[in-house]
Formats: sequence, structure tokens, C-alpha cells
Amino acid sequence: MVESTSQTIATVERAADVLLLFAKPNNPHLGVTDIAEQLTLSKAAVHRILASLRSRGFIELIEESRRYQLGAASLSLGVAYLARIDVRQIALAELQQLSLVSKETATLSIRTGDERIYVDQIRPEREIVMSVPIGVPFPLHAGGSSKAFLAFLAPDEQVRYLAKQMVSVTDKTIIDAGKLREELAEIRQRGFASSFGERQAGAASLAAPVFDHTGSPAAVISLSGPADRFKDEIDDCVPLLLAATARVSRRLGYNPNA
Amino acid sequence: MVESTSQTIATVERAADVLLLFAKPNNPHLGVTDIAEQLTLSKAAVHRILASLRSRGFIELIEESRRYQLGAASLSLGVAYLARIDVRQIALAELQQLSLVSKETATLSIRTGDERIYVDQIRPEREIVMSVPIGVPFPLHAGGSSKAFLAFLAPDEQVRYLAKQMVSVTDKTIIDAGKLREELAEIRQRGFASSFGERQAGAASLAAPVFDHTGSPAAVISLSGPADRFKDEIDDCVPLLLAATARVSRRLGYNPNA
DNA sequence: CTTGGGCGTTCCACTCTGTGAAACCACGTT
DNA sequence: AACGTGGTTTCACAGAGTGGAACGCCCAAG
Repeated sequence: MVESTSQTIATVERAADVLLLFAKPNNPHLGVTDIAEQLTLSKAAVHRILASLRSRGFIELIEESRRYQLGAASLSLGVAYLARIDVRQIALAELQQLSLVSKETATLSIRTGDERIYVDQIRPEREIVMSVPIGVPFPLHAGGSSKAFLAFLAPDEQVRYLAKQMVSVTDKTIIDAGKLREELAEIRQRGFASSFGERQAGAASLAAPVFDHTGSPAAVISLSGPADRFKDEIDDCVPLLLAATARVSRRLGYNPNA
Repeated sequence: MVESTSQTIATVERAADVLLLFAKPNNPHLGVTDIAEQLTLSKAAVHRILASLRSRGFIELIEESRRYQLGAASLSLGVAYLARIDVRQIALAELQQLSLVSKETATLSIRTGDERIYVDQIRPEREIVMSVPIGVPFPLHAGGSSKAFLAFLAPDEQVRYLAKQMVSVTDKTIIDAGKLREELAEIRQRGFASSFGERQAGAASLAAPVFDHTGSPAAVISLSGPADRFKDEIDDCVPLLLAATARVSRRLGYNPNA
């Protein structure tokens, strides 16, 4: 949420809420009444908002059913968002190599506020692979990639985060601030985080931060797989992961000796 | 644009226009005054719109420079848009196979109004490859994928389209309605379209429609490459392309004998 | 170091836009 | 044929959104 108290426009926030409904899983198309009910708006208001978003290509009308769905402008925004994330281009070859050699799924996450999202994933060619949801936010305490961010944030930011009420994502998610603080110290010492079912039941992962020229974590790279299989691969994967993140960090201007 | 005369909300359209500015190429971040000038709005209005979009995650503020950039909600929309396009999942394996065998770039386009956009591409592993811009709209008369759509639209829709004033995309784009009509007839006869620099100078492509259960073109699959190289590969690529589109059409419920 | 320019942010009087209840229309179901 | 539901449109009204102006901050030029 906006930290400042800048004046906002309620009508624009309503329209954004309508768009975000379509971004939720399993909502490929929605009707006017449905949207009105979910957002507690009048049907007239929803209809006008949809007509406005249609005029700019964010929403399309399905003529046959008179229901609405996301339009091509939504894709343009998503593509433009990814295009502005420089670290994606820099990291792509490393993700491909990591996935190829480890035969597991390699991912790249970036931070947005107190959450992080996957912005890329490379899956190996094998029958059973992990697949992560691109664009879905996860809190900074749930899972390997999240903890790899949190451990290397500035100390005051970690203190602020740990003071929050943390919520479980699975029954393995660590939400006790004391336990988490200890684990973050271990992560900083080792240089990487691991997770067994903290973000996704049945999955295991390794994750390490990529630093930028200021020494801040710009992104996180992870390897993950089904827990039963991945647990035997961790020892081999750790050096591969750390080597990859070191190379990407260097390309972002990070000087580890500074 | 909206065909109907539904009442829209000017404030929502303004906000959408602001978002679309960020979706334009080479606009990773923008300032308030810049946006105000480009859209002929007051700085106060732009500021309120940005604050509203920030509150929902569509826009982020870069603290250091006080400039704005797209936020993670933009990615969510883009991902949700792609997720609702069923034909992408169905066609993916075929695109991969096409690219592997032909060693050229395979793409999938869908139609949106009188334009079409690439929603997927698979590039071959070689040094020089074609790369297409995902999410960017192109008119239905410019390039192989566009013509493959136009040729198989309902006759009344083709007449309506050809009555429009058509604009060149390159100096090879066909904009004479008579010539285009003839070519569309040839495309229907052959089952595929080709293009030499009509959408992108120096590029050549082959494209064929994928039909759905109603017999309408649901998508178009293409192969493309640098013109100098691709021109010698066309004869080998045509049967590969047609076989792939036939398989995808069948999976969409198309019965060619109906 | 001082000054000026430009940009982002906030304020406030004002107007016109966006509102929602209600009506209407279309379609599907009984 | 009647009814229920959902989408679309209408209109009187109230307050939300407006933009010009002012303010604060930062940076560049002299």
C-alpha cells in the first residue's frame, strides 16, 4: 500500500479492483453482477468501468455470453513490466545452465515491497518437474527464495519485517520471529537458504541472492524440485547455485570485497 | 474501440491511458510532468492517478528519483491474460517441435478486433534467430500471420476489413484492397500465407490458421526467419506447418469434413 | 555559495462527473 | 406464457475529481 498519504481517486481504485479480479486464478471471464457482488459496487458502476476499460483494450466483451475477460492491453502491461527488469536478461543464461546441469527447475524472483514474485523459470526436460506461478506474490518469510531475500536485507528492514504478524502459507512455514531470526543468521553464514514445504507442500528448494552494485539483493535465484527427489540432490546443487549467483552479481556490478 | 455507445468514465479512461504510456517501448520509468504533457492532463490529476494505481500495485514509485514505473500487478494481469488463452497450452508442444525440426522461430498469434498479437514464440538454438514482440498489435493485412487470419475470416468480415483505409507497416506491406483480395484467395486455396518483409523488413514467414470447433480461425501458427535464409527453407517448412496446424485444429474440435 | 529553474506534491474553491436506484430489455427455464 | 436473472440504460443529485497556484526540494549554473 502507499506509504504516503497522497490523495487518491476512488473511481480509479475501483477500476483497478475490477481488473485485479480478472487477475485472480480461475477467473477467465466474469459477469457484471458477479463483479458487483464481489466488490460491493452497483451494477451500473461496474458496467461503466468495464466499458471504460474496454475502450482502452484492457477488457474484452464475449459477445455470445455477454461476459467480460481480460484484453490484449493486459498482456502489453505484463510484457512491459518484464521488459524493465534488467536482471532477467542477465540471469537467463545462468538459469538455463542451472536447470540443464541440475535437471531441476531454476527460478528468478524479485522483491516488491514485503513480498517477492517469480519473474522467470526454466524447467528441465523430464517427466516430473516443479512449476512455479509467475507473478504471484509471496511473503518474505515463506520458502527458500523469500528467506534468501529477507536474510540479506538491511538490518533495520529485517527488524521491521520481523515485527509484523507473520502468516503461514503451509503448515511448514516458520512464523515465529525468534526461530526465523536464528535461521536468517544461518542463511547469511552459509550464503543460501533452503526450504522443505514452507511455500509449497511437497516441494523443496535452495535459493541464494544476487547482489547489485550497491550490495543490496536485487534478485534471488533458486533451484527446486519435489522434496523426495530434491533432498538427495542438494549437496550437488549448492555449489552450482552459488557459482551462478556470483556470476550474475558480478555482472550487476557487485564487488564482494568492497 | 467499443462498438457500442455504452457510457464510460472519463477518469478511468485517463488512468488507463497513463498505464498504457508505461506499456510503450522504451518507457521503463516516467515522471509526473512528462505524463501530464504527453496526455495533456494537469500534474495534479496525473499525481492522483499514479497514487491510486500505486495503491493497487499497478505502479511503483522509485524513491531515489521520484519517477514512476510499472508494478507487479501489471505482471499479474499479463500472466492472467495468457492463462486464459487455452490454445497456447494446446499449441505449445507443436511450436516446440516445429522450431526444433525447422530450426526457425515458431510463433502463435491470436486475433483481437482488427489486429493480432503474438502470444507465444519458440526460438531455435542457433546464432541468428528471428525474435518477435509478444503483445504488440499488428493490423490484419501486414505479414504472414495477419494475412493467415484475414483470409479465413467470415466473408462479410473480410469485406468490412478491406473497405478500411489500410496503412503500410513496411514498404513491402500490401495496402491495395484489390491486390490483397486476390492474395487472400490464393492463401485460402493453398491453406497458408507467406510474407517477405511485409511486417518486418528483412524477415520472411509462413503462417497457417488453427481452426476451432466452429470452423473459425482461433489462432495462427507461423514459422519465420531472416529472409535470405528462410527463402530456401520454405518448401520444407510448408508441410511441417500444415501438419502442425491440422493437429492443433483437431484438438480444438475442428472437423475439416463438416 | 547563491540564485534560478524545474519537478513533484499539496491545497482549495468550484463544477460537472460519477453515482445508484429503478426501469427496461433479452434470454433461458419452468 | 410467465417468471427470474443478468446486462444495459436513464436521470436527478451530491460529492468527487478538477486544475491553477503555491510550496518544497533538488540540482545545475554562474
